[in-house]
Amino acid sequence: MNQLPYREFPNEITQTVSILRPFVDRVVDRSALQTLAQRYSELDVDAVEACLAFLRTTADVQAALDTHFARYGLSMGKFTLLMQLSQVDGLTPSDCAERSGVTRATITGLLDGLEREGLVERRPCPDDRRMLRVHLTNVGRNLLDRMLPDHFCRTTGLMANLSSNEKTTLIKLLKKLQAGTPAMMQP
Amino acid sequence: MNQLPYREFPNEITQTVSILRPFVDRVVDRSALQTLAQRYSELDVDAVEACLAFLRTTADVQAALDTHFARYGLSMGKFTLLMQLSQVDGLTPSDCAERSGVTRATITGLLDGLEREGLVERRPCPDDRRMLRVHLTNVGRNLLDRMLPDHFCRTTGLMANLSSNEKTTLIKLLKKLQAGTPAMMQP
DNA sequence: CTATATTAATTAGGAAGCTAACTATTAGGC
DNA sequence: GCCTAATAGTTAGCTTCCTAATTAATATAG
Repeated sequence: MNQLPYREFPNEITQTVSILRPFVDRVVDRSALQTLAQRYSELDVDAVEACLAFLRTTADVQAALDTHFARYGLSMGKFTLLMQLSQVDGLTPSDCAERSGVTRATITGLLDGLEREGLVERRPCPDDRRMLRVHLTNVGRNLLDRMLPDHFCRTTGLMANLSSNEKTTLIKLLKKLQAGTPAMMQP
Repeated sequence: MNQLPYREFPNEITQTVSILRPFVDRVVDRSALQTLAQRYSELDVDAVEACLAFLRTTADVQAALDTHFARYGLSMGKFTLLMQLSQVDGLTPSDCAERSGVTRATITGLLDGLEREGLVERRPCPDDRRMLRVHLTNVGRNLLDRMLPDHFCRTTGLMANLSSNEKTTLIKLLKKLQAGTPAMMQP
């Protein structure tokens, strides 16, 4: 058994929060799927293949973004927070949670990290003492200024293999995929 | 500010490992993006929009899968492991790691959980005492048998809004997106 | 105007990832 | 044949997410 590339980027803080690579291309190839389909009449080979292709892309893009952000000592969550604050200064932690789609508990943790690193500041809110206002520090603002050109270049690069029409089509198809998620969640 | 649906599924073990919802549709609408684009010439609005659409779909599909698997007391990682073992009995933890695309340390943790729940068994390997062989128990096999019909139905449901041609197109476009990940990672 | 509701933030505890370091065991070189 | 390399699995410690419970402050109802 050959050596695995467990550390693709030695001596870098990659912190790749990779989602489990779906087992397509690894365990379940198309023929294995067809064998399974014989046992389970519910299995639609094309649907499963498309799903696995999506999950695999998801994992790869996540990993790529994680290594990108790690270069600047950030995670995607922290970056999102910094971007929010650069757009609207003085958001409350609850605002941040709502806009990010994560819980307030998670925001507490991310802000702890950002504050420890000096990128962000929590200030008391005089009119309602339950609340806080979160502000970018100059260090935080400078970090964004420094990284955004690279960030946007890389985003363009990520999409560079798709033509303008293809990007539009991709968005359309992703919306259709999104519309299927209730079927996965429903009781 | 209105009450947030922090618990969309009360009294259920949802354990939704949702990726941070990208801030599109929340903070940065198209006009905000265009404003940013004036400051950063590197920003390609279409590329960023496509990227955010993808990330948002990613988050929603992940959340849907997590709630689906949680119904059976599983995570996606644990399910993947069970499926691997149902295809090839007696894999070593290293095999599992390689096939899943996660580290061996992660596999140790997942196997601990699966073994605690009685779904899986670690047995010593006589010819090489460094290794272990992992086997499904009957409980594990039964769980899979019980859940797979539902699982495949829901997978079909997830993809139900895409025609056969659209699924093919989606896979093609996802491959092109995947081909862009090196641009995000490169030094 | 006090008792109860709600809201904001945090804390505690857990899961699933990661890296790095450690322990056994096996394999290979001289 | 021993000494060193490599390999397999685990452990320790970190991050980011979650839910549930706690604390403090405000709002509301009677």
